[in-house]
Amino acid sequence: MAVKYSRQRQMIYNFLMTRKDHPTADVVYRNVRQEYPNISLGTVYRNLTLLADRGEILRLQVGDGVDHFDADTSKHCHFFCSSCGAVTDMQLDCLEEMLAKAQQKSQGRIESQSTCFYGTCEKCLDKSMEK
Amino acid sequence: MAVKYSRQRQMIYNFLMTRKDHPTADVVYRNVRQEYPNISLGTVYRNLTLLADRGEILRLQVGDGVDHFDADTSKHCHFFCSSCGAVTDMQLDCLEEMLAKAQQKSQGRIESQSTCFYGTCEKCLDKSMEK
DNA sequence: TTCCTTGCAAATCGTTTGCATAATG
DNA sequence: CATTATGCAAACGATTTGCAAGGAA
Repeated sequence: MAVKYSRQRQMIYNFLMTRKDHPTADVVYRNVRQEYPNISLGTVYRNLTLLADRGEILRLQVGDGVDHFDADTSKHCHFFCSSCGAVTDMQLDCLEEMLAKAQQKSQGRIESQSTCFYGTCEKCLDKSMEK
Repeated sequence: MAVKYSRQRQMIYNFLMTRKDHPTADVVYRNVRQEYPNISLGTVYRNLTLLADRGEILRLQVGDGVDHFDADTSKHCHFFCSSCGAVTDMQLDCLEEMLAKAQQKSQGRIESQSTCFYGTCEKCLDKSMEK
């Protein structure tokens, strides 16, 4: 199935590029709608899925029950704050090595990897100190 | 809230201990029901959530839209076969080290980590060879 | 007796989908 | 013109929840 241009998809992708906080479909929807009020949530979902399937963006599941999307497709990990729900990037230099080790141990073919750390972010730690 | 014994919870936990394939809530339900026909799906969900919250089991999200549960709470990774949907364990010796590195880079407090590899498992590779 | 747990069914909520119409190539 | 994309609303499916009744401490 060939892909045709659509302004909606372009805006969704552009929006995602401006954000480093891994927005959910709903957040994308709400933001794009400010510039393009007629866009529907279904279209947002369809395009996020299309972009993710083509590898142009990443779909993340961090355990809060909602999918998050990331325009940064380079190898990196994520951190999820169980207190405020924020999802942040985390660069670790051992990912390639890890993938190699995993591939050695496995009889199958490993194509990708996803790592997420869980805990409490700096902001939330500070807040709990104040009390 | 204190936890009281329940036969249902015990059976759910016992069942999970016998399995290494990371069953979903529905699989747990169907299996436990064979020995205890009156158990309801709601009870299964409630208990899986309770056990996971108390750290007695692990709740995994591998990206297939369904939660999987694991009675093995030791540090290990998972592999998800995008072809057949199987979830298998994977031991990697660099997890501790990775957590330490991540903790160094982070201003927050990291409590846990979850890593999943994606690809095609041995069985599915073989099957696609046959053709 | 007190409080936790259950079964049941209805509700929730993120996501997907069918359809008629609009836009792209 | 053929095909892909859209908006809308309805459908879906996994999970959660309210409630009255049952069971554990």
